[in-house]
Amino acid sequence: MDDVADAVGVSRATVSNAYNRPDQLSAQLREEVLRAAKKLGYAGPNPTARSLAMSRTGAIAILLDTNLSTAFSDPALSVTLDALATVVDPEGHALLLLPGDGESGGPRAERVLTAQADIAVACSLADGAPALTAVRDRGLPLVVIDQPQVRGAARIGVEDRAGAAAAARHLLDLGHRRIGIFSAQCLSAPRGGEMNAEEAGNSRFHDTRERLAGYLETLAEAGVSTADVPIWEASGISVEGAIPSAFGLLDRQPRPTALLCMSDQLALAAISAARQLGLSVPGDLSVVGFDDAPPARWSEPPLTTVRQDLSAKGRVAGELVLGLLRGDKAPAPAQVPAELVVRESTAPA
Amino acid sequence: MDDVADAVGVSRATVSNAYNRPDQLSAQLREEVLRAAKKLGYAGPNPTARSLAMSRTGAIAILLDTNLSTAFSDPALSVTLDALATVVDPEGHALLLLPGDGESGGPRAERVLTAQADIAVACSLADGAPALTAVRDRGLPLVVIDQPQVRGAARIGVEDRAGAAAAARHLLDLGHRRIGIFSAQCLSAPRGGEMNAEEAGNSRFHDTRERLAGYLETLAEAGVSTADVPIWEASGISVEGAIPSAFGLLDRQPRPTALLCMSDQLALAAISAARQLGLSVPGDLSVVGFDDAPPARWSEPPLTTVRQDLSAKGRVAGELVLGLLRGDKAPAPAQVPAELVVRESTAPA
DNA sequence: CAGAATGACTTAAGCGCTTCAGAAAGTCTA
DNA sequence: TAGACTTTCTGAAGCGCTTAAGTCATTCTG
Repeated sequence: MDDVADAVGVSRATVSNAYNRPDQLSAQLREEVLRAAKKLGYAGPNPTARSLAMSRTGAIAILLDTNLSTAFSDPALSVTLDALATVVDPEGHALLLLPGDGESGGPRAERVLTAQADIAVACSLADGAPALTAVRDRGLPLVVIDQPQVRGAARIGVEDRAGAAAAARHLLDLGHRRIGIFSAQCLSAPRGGEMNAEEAGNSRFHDTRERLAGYLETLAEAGVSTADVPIWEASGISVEGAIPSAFGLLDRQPRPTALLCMSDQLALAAISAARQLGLSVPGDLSVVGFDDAPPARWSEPPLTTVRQDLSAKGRVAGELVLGLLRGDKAPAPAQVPAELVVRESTAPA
Repeated sequence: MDDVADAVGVSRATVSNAYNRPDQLSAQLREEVLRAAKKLGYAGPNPTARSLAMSRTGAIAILLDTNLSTAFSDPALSVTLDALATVVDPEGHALLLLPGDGESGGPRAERVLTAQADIAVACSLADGAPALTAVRDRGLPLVVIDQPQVRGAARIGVEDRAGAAAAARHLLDLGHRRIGIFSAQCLSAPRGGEMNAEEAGNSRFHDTRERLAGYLETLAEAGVSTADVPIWEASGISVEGAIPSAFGLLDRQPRPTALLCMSDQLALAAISAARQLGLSVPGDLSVVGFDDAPPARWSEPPLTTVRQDLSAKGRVAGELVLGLLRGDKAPAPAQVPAELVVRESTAPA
């Protein structure tokens, strides 16, 4: 920048203004500066130096609980992040991805401490993930998605419990009584096997706990004892990762006539497993998903699922980010509604 | 940092060393420094300042050609990026996502110029995307994936043409002669309709051109005239986005008996459309995909497709990144092999 | 026991920019 | 035409850190 300034015969401040405050110098001089910059191969202010001077990096740290391929294989997350990115992009913010370390339910604390970002967005991390402590230690503003409230952070979630309850009620209304629950990951190292209600209730993940509670409460009210409800933890979040545990759930005697799945991905895995066992869906087995991510609509059969407005969730998260960055106080925790969408993967018992 | 130094009664350099070079001070003093830091609420060196001083940001800019939700909906990209991230993570690099602007076939140049990153990785951007110019202007090292070679950049690609040829040959061997091509996006604004071979050959995207050439050459050698091969551009890269154009391809009279699809996503869209038209796959229609992304294995029916080792591609890209960052010269362009995997979506004509 | 080697810190020069308080010169206004 | 404004540009103080070179005791060597 000094070289450009010298070449034109002005001060460094003027070159800076040429880039950042065109109104601070004559259009003519600005042209001259830009021309000189081009000739000297100067591509504009160094982003890092500018960040230091302005104490603003232009990046939003996205804290994930898993590795990237697992995270991206969840269409629900993709849609949410896309909506978030779309909101913040016009303000010049990009997303810095911090994948989980595979153990702590979030990125390593050190990664968070050294990440160049103005704010953090936590996407369903495990309770007590060290990454969250690191965010607080740094004094970074925080938005949490699908997680318990964190002091000082803004929060957006989903009506997990009500949505799950609606799914369970739907199956009960169809006359099902032998109902299995296909649960998302509960522990740091998913076992991919059967668990009892207590274990599942102690899941490290907020939405897993909430959805489970919604299912079990509703079933219990209808007289279906929790003890009679098999609960299986998926061995993975992706469809292919979950298929093995879906078999486990379907191998039980007596076989469930219906499955409550904590995500559409799990529902698709269950359908795939059922098909391989020669079961028809919904003829022999009803399946309810959760999320209503895009694949739910064109799957075979189209999925009965609990719809959450993923785009809205992402947009709200984006607005919260912009708000906190502006210095606003975190508003009261918000929730997007969840409602049952009946398609073709469920039928009377 | 100065406050911590003062509190302990040492110089700022010593505090810095406590964090970065533990061997430069006694273990005891280091403890004392860290304790004082904790008491004062100092969470360690400011990442931006550190970056400026070290001229190293610890971030890798990932240049995408589309928005995030579209990008993530492509499992092939997810797998590749995950492999890349896994390689670079131990060295402390995170991924900074720069989504495309929806017009130029890449991120806006300005986003690239202001992004805080040490290196850029371009993922199948359109030819001549302004983002690439911006990378050069900034003098940022560059790795390109599935794109034409760029001077000074490292490149990793796939044997697109050979893979496509193998797919076409497979269909010919099965006796198919009425073969349609379901093409990925060719233009900045995908039209999602029929195109002639010349239009498609002028695609802005390298792998689209290569795959098309592989298909057409092979068909031509077998006496299937290019003029008789319908080519449809997908209206989107995701399954749901592509279904409408799949209908277009299947509505033609005479209907193709087989489809060459430039990605697994497109193949799945074609299968979904076929099913809705009452066609059985592979009974009435054979479908070949490209990529062999995870869903290809558990789709219904499992997909015959061209396998590329996506993880290997990502790993190689990661190694290239680390190499360039180390100051190595870009090695000669590399290609991962592509080979046909025959599953159950193809059958004799 | 002199001189070399080692260990433990400090000094100070950057890293490349932004921005606020002027200064200089030109333009109004009454 | 003097004083008040504008416009246009400059000076210099940061932003918060890293690191090469240097200082000063100590501990080794032979």
